[in-house]
Amino acid sequence: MSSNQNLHFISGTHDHQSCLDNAMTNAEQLCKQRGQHFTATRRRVFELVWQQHKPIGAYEILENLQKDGRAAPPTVYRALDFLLDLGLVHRISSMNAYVGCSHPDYPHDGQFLICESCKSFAELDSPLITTAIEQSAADADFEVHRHTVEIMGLCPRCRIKLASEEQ
Amino acid sequence: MSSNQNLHFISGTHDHQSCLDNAMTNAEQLCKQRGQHFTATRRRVFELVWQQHKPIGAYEILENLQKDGRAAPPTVYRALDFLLDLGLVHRISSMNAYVGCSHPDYPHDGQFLICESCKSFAELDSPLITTAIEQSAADADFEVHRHTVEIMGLCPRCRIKLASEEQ
DNA sequence: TTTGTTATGTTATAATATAACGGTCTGTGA
DNA sequence: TCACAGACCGTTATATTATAACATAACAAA
Repeated sequence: MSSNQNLHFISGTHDHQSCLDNAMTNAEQLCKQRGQHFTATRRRVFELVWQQHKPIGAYEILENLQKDGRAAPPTVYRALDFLLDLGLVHRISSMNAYVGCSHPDYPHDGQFLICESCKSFAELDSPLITTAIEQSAADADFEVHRHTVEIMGLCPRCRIKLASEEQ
Repeated sequence: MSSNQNLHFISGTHDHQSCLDNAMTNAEQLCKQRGQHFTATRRRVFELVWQQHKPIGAYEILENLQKDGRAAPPTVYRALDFLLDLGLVHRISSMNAYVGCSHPDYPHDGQFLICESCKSFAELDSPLITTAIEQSAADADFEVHRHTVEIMGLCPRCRIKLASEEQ
């Protein structure tokens, strides 16, 4: 549970290398389980998405790929589609950007806290929110297939920083 | 409460002309209150957004405007920005599309049920969801500025229709 | 009338995403 | 062995969504 670095905003002591390694190992296992190929391109895109704890745009991924050689938009979008299908990344549609999924082990909808100041994010998987959504939908006689929740605001770190600048 | 046609999915008896008239009157009043001008272009865009109970894309609005004369993308986006600022329309970011707001009287976040079959939508303003979001954010020490909730699935009408086709 | 402000017109372009087609590689069954 | 099927990727072109930048119009206030 708390071993997963991405469920909350990262702290000063965050060891990103092991965070990334961990995500990579998970991804490999998941692909194997599903009989899917975690090819070099897919691995590289996955790595780029995880490189920062911030949403990254498809064309920013592309620029990075191009440092290693030729690449065109379809390369990126194909890899992203693959990763999205497996639940290894999520799309933040209000930003046209992509983030690594912190718990791809089981299917779930995306719920995100996104800091408007530093752009970092945290993924939630809140039963409270899911239940509230299901309840509200049921009241309207609506059958839910999936949902996305994008919550914009200030992360703990930026709250403190901005509060201290107020003076 | 129930006078507002858009809080739930529309029924067979829905009188769209009066629904539209109603929305238009509200919009005029809101603009007047805020000292803003409800110009011809803005009025026309607002009307187009309300014309169907479905999200409409900016370029679809544009095509309609062009039937009346020349128009270019900025015309549409400016009008949309104006209406978004006043809370008269909302943006469904997962669809790059726009919908009329059913209760623009006070500021609120967007919560939507969207039918994947017929594309109709209903706006929620569920305290249950809002509370769940605030609670979850508080747990993460996150300061919420705004949120968007987009719930995809089947509306009551399509549920029935699709269920009867199953046989 | 001049000026300031708000709104709109116009052109070009940025940013995001997909279609369509062809080539390469690899494993599999004849 | 071979050929062929399928998955993956390269490449080019283009679709779709959105904005920048600058010019003009409309109108009210000084």
